[in-house]
Amino acid sequence: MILYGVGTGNDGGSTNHISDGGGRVTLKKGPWTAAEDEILAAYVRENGEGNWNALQKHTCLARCGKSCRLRWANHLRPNLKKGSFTGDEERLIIQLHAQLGNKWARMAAQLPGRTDNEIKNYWNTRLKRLQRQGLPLYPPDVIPNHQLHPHPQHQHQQQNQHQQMYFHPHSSQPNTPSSSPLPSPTQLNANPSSSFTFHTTNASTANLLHPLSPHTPTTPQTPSQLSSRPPPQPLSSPLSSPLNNQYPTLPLFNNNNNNTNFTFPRPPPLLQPPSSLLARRYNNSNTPLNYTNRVSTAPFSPVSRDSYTSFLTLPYSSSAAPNTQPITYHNTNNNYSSFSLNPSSSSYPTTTSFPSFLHSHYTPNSSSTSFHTNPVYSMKQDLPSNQIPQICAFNNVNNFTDNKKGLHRRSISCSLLEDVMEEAEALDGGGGGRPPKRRQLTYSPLNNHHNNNDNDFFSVTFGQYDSSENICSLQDLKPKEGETLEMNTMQEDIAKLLDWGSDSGEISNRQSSAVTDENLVLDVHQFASLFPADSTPAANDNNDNNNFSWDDLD
DNA sequence: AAATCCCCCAACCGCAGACAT
DNA sequence: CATGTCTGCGGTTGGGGGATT
Repeated sequence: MILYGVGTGNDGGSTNHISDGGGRVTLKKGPWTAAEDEILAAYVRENGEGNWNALQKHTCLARCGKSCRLRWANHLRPNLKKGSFTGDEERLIIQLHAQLGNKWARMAAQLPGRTDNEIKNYWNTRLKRLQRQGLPLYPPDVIPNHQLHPHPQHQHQQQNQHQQMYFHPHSSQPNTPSSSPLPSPTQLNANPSSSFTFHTTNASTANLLHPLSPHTPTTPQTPSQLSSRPPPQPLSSPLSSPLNNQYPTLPLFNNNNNNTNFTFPRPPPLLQPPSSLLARRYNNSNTPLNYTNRVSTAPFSPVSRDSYTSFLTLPYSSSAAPNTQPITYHNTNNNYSSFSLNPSSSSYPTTTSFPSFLHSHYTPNSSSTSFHTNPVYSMKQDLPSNQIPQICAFNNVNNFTDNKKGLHRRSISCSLLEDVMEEAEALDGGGGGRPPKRRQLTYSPLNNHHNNNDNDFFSVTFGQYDSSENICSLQDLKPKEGETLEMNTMQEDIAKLLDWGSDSGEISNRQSSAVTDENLVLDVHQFASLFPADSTPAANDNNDNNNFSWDDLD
């Protein structure tokens, strides 16, 4: 028997079923307690995601379905990362925002372990800061999609949009790409020929830098190909540890004095697709319908390959910047190409002109060739991004911290278990609001493969109540097998982002349904391989003052 | 040391789409 | 086809805590 609700607890008013005296249940609001988390996690792990309203009915959790879903998605689901965004995550967010606008969920789909809420919060904070400081919303090498694909009907807005490209302290709104896919052209892209695109003559390097590049012979051209082919073999495996030295990095910014470097540590390997990608519906008999792609079908502006390679593009011509400080091109001893730039100031100008140091000057001559033995410096030394999911750490009963700011709960503690058990015991003695009858719910094996110790969690947490008459038993629930997972958001997004798909840009659900977990991981690694990992930890350690990030431009 | 500012984060709300009836 | 329900998404708010004045 598994308990899903333990009734009124002693968590300071955060009880579960709260009666308003009239027999109705008053749903609780506000912060979640550990006991509530336990109930929710146990229920979801047993029954799978979805059917959130039924959760409220079948447990004694006095939370609305929306609240449960949010709590699960943002805090309890496995493989969630906690802590600050890493440098490459920040970079990817910026890039994705440039392409997608405020499509937090879509962005989150491409940031494994991150939630839309996290990304949204990050962006809004960043937005506010940049707005306050009058700094540009996007780094110079990131061109918003709406500027890459100017819409003819909006040509007249060009100047206005251009002026909004940079924040002004007294302006009303920044030029945040709206949810609308309609592009808003600006002067920034008025002269595409001025763009400087990264090139390399080394085939191996090209593959490594851009394994999905259309210039790469083995480049898959369709999402199905993306999912069916192994990625081009990089010089070293993208799965290699960031700590080893097998996967050299690509410093995107690297000045001659080695005092400002801008690189992106590669994210940890994706072990599992975000559960947010799983969508299920239940029919009347509570058997899951086919996994439904609920991904927005809103128009998605195709992203050109050029925009994709804008990671490696400095779109500012030297001719446009009379006072340009040269950005030099380096060929490293690792056959990785890098740019060097010399920040002319610690902040962006508030005018519509481009920062002088952003204007590139391609100097491929040998005089500017330099060799970097430790070219990697992370933007930000943050908490480990690959953290133990809370659910997976439930057995670690000694590693509990309060769920307060800065003290993310890593696991469930003895005290929590005691709390739950005490509540259960109290309810056992005083009776509880056990639902008289529960419908058969479904069991999702997909939610049970996160950790081999999951069963231990249940046994530890609830096992001793098996024989009790306690509430919210789901012992009569039968697992349902053969569920298939249709998970395509990330593939589609990446494919669209890379514009490798068909000319029409359409990716049918049927195509996407062929995508497998493994392929998903593969694609993410391909994508991640664009941001080679820091191969030299010592570089980070020794260059704390040299880290470069947009945040540092404050 | 107190007040203020700012950042971060969690959570809520309203809306819209998908789906079931 | 209309209506209701469920779910997901994006916008917003409010509190806690650190940093700054």
